[in-house]
Amino acid sequence: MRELPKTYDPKVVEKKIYDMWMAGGYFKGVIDPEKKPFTIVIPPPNVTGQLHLGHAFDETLQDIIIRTRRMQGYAALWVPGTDHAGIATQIKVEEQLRAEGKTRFDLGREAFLERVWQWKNQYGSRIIEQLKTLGSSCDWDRERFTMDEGCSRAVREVFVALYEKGLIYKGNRIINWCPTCTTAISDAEVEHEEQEGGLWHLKYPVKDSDAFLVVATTRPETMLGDTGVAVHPEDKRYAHLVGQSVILPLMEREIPIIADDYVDMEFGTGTVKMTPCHDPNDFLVGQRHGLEQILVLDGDARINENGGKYQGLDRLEARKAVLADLEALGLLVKKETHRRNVGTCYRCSTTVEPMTSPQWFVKMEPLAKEALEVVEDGRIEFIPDRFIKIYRNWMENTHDWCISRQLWWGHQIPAWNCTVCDHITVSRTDPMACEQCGSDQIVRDADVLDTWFSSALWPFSTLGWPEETPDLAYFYPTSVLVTAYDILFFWVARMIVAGMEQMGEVPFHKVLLHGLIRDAEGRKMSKSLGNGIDPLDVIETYGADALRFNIVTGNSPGNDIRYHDERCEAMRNFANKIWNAARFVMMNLTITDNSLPEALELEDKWVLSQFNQVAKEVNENLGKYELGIAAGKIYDFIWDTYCDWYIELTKPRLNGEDEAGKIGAQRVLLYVFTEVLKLLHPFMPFITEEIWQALPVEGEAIMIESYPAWRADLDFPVEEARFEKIMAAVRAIRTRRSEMNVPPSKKSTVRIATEDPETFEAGQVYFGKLAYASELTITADAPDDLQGLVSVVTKDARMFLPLAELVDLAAERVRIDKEMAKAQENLDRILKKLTNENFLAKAKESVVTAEQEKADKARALIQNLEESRRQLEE
RNA sequence: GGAGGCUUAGCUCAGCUGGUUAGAGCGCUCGCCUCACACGCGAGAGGUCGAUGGUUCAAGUCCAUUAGUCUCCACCA
Repeated sequence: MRELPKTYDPKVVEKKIYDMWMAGGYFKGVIDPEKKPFTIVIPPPNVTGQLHLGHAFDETLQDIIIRTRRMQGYAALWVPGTDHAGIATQIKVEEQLRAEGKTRFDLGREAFLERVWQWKNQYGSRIIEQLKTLGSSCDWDRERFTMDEGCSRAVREVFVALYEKGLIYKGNRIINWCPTCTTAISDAEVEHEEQEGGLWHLKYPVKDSDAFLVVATTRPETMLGDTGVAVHPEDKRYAHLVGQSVILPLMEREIPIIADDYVDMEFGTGTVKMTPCHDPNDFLVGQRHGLEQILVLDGDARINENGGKYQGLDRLEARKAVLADLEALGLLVKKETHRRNVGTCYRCSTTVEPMTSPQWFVKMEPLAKEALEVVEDGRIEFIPDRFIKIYRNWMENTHDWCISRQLWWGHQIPAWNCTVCDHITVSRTDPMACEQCGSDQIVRDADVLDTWFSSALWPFSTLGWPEETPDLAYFYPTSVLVTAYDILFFWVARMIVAGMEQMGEVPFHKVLLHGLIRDAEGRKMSKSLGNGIDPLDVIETYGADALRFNIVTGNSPGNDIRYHDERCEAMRNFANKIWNAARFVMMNLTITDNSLPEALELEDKWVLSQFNQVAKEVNENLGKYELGIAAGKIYDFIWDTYCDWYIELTKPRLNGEDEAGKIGAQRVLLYVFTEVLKLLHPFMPFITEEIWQALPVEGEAIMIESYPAWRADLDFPVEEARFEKIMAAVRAIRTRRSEMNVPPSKKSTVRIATEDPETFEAGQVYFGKLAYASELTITADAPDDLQGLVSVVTKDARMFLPLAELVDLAAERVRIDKEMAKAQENLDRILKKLTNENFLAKAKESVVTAEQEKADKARALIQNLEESRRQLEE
């Protein structure tokens, strides 16, 4: 047994304990036909990433779950890994190159990719090492990367399979273009942001007429690509013009006036310029009316060769130039200020430009149907279930998913274009020739896939798919996916889609969606605000256990939490409390095992029974993923029940002369302590393991002990109730003394009058320690003469302390009257229920019985108070 | 425009399928260095659970309306 220092120091412990776990191989997921599997795959953090509180939240929840299941006897597997994070990583390396005065084009694709891999190998393990500081019990031997060989094979297989089924296609469609990242991004990757902008009214002259049509636009530069003007079919103002054309100013292009009910007659002038290449709605209208498509922007959002003299201008410069020219021509009617939502790139916040571009898409509609079904029918359960609605809403309105990215870092699309016949060959193995014309003049598509495409396969690609591996057979489908609600669409939805399509099975049975961590003011943590909190600093200051416990308590699924340092401090204090309980237990220990004694005292049965109840409830809460509630119950048990009461209760025995009593107290003390440490272990793995290692108990590590569960032989409801009587008496005496400002150093005799002397005699020894009694007398009746005595009353006892010199009788009367009034009020409320026939008829029997018991208790208290009041008057 | 969350003690939040006198942490007041712990111990003050209406024997908990607030989706140029 080791001597423990007075204060718990997580810094010296955590690293050591983690290494011990690793050396023990306890994190390893082992296929065991005798056991049920329990699998979690980690939401792979970006390789470019640094640990932030969001990760800490996510990992903590997963670690609590997986540690619990492991202890409950499941074959637990937590698969870790990282995500190649296409754009984010490529940007990092490009920044590095820029510092050297180079661009990726200077290097060329191959050399550039080599640089990225180099970068990945150098920094990619950083986030993994940081995850370990939290105590994450991942099976690190199974660590995966979305671009490793296996995952890449999975990606290719899925791409080809979907292509063969016609669910992936290439098309020239309107997409969101980020001019900074110079790539297409999906709808989900566009964030909308309300901005103040202009609404310009432009005059378009009607051909062969003096008339004009006035159109309104927020992006005047796009007029260079206008190929029509639309009005509403029922708009009488313009009906006569439909079929005619206008001359597009500046470009001097004749474009048709068309009628389409997309146009809102009420808005603006009721006429809309049509730019099919640069507006999604115009694109659709254009398709309906066969409008010409003219792309006027290039990849850097500069006007291209179709923009005439404006070629080369940036989109905003072009706007100025176009407006100036129109004004000079007298064609600019007015400018209004206008608030509108602008789409921005979620990676770099640049305003995205809608434009037509040849890209690859996944047809979502046929896939979304089944993916929605499995959530609707409960094959996949969302926790909390309100996210089903959000999910449904998205699934029912999903657009085709643009999956190609004009990047280099990522999974290159396995498609080859034939320069002879234009056929596209998509293949699982690199083709030598065009599958249609046989020409060897084929060029591989330069684009890579959206990072989320590979993430979508994560639950099965990490288990070995497309190979039929034993892991896949045993551990798939996974049990629960834990992630923040903000990637419900990006990731969760697409995993469900991919799982159903490829595996014909759900990728996970449950999805635990948690909130975001905000700062103390409720703001999102971000680099620009500078309000980010580094979990590594927190761990350094308070310890990983404190951080974990802070995150998990006082929070319910799906809700955001604000991070407060003070809460971490409170949890650090809790860790220290446990630490000192351990010190107490150990310094009193002469035994070397934690088996229970044969003879149990009243308070032993009380604490065992209390623990039993907590163990039961904690298991239930954990089963329902109510981690915060479970944590709270353990906290309360340890602090209140075990430390504040039970430890104090054992002191007389431990310091007494009776050898059997001493040993008995030690055994129960140690037993309950080790059990509750196990219960707590998933939440606070480090300190519980450190203490376990110091305790003289069997078992090489607490993390592989079995999780406590309810035991019929430790259920002592009768003794619990009896002991509560003693506790109530002790509390009453303390309160009374406190009210009278009696210092703890001033002891007094206590005489107890009770109808249940047996119980109080069993608890006799504790009044000295807990109620500052110098001597205790237990009788059936109250003393005849109350002269010089202060009375304290509970429903089960009246207690008399010779402290009368400290109070005056008048104040005493007032106090008792007040207590009596309160008790009477309480009784009245209960009786109101019990005399209500409807209540008696309709309420559950257990509820009625409980009310009756309450009434009895209230009556007993009042009776005792009355007795004291009467005696006071004598 | 559509959907959802939140509104409970001074602050930050729990409160599961409706049923004790609504809880915790921090803060506050009073008394304690009591032989595990002052990162502590004991005692206490503090809430008409946003508002209104309803269902029910019973509502912080369910339903409707409403206010404030946050978020997501859509995007009328």
